[in-house]
Amino acid sequence: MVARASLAKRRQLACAGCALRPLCHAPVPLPDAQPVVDCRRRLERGEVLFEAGTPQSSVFAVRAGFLKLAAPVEGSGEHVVRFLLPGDAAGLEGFGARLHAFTAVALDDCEVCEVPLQHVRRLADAFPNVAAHLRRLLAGELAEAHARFAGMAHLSAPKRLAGFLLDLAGRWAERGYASRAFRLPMDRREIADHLGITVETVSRVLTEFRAQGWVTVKGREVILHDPEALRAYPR
Amino acid sequence: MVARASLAKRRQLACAGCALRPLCHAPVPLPDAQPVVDCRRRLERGEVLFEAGTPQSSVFAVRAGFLKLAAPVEGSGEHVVRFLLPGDAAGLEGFGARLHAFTAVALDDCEVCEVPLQHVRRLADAFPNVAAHLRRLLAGELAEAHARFAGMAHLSAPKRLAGFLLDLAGRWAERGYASRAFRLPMDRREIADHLGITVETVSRVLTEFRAQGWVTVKGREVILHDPEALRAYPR
DNA sequence: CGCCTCATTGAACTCCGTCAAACCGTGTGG
DNA sequence: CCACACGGTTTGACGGAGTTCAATGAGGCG
Repeated sequence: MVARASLAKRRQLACAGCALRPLCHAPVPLPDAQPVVDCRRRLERGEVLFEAGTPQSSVFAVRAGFLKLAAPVEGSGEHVVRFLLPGDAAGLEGFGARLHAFTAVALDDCEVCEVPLQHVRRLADAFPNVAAHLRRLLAGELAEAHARFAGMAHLSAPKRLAGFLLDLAGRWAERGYASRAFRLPMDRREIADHLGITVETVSRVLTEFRAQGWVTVKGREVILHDPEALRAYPR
Repeated sequence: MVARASLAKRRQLACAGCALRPLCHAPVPLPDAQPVVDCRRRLERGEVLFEAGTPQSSVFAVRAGFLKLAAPVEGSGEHVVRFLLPGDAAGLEGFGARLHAFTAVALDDCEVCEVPLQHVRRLADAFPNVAAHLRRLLAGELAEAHARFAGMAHLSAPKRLAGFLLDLAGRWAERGYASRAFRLPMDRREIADHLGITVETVSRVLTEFRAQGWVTVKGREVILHDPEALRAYPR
């Protein structure tokens, strides 16, 4: 009972802050009276939502759970482009080549809203504010991508990891959750592939942070005792 | 005389392949009969077109010359996000926060077309294909940013530099110029800040490539003798 | 010619990747 | 219930690619 209520509340929160909200709340229904969103698509842990290189048929918004957006890297491994939290949109990058540029994989059981591409197109054509919203979303992702890129290229491993934890805490806070203590949805390898370092380095740096008393990390549970120290990490 | 003809031709080429072409060639003029583009804005070497953090008032397309798009990095230095060649668009990333995310600086004397933001907005609202084109541009840049990001994180310095030279050659070829011999519009520091390495490493790797007989590099003049060898560089 | 910036080269150091082993939590089967 | 196996995590030792510091060389411009 408690779990159900909690899940409903989490969804409500997700919709309130959803990146695709303007699409769901278009002033006028679509011509053929179809619902904008085919909701309730559920994914199990490890399930692939869409794969890099395949034709894009929809865009998505995360209602509950977490996903990773990853690009395959020649040779071995992958590059984790970004982690998707509830309210985040995915699949917008496919507007360009009409092919998905990344692969989206569920990190745990989750639920996503699916908006077929022709609906997006029709909504954008009919409502300028929807089109403008999509531009804003894309531009925001672009600016963020380059900001992360800039950091990656010039910052040390501890600084990257500190930034990662703070970023996650911030996104958590945006969604109305405790930003000092949370559970990591991803494993060490995925963190490493996101930051461009190795699992061993992730582990070593975390123990260093722990030794400084800045964080408590046990498995995937994280508590940030001193975010300022992390922010102030030199170099 | 020869110079003038050459300049005119270069502009024609730039317009033919311009990323903002659909805006200039809207089927119907704007209501108030204003020209879409305030062209002929000229920049001297080192001049700033727009600065990160300032409000965005226009988007731009490069007609002639070269610019760099850079993000300031906390501490020291900057991260060069991308180099702009004739035909490239700039300033689209400001759609998000309505602030420029990067700084654009002319690398040499150049000429850009300026499209005021309200014109962009009106064109996008009036013509769905213009809106769709803007989405495609943004999505393309986003996919490219992440692709570069993925490469950066996992590749060695020589591989990065090899990729950089090949990328530049390719973009040169796209514009109808010789792709085997060209002049670098940027200095070593800017290359280094683009690739996330130091100037010294850039220099060392270039001498290594030279020693292998793969390239001739003298100052900013570059000749690629063996692009395949660069492409095949291990790791 | 001299000054300044940019590019190159050299030598010492360091951070991080690689390889390898130990550790831990969880699930499985006896 | 314990033993065992297995994946993910942690820790250690070592080496190498690239940074840092410092000095020299090469153009460009007054």
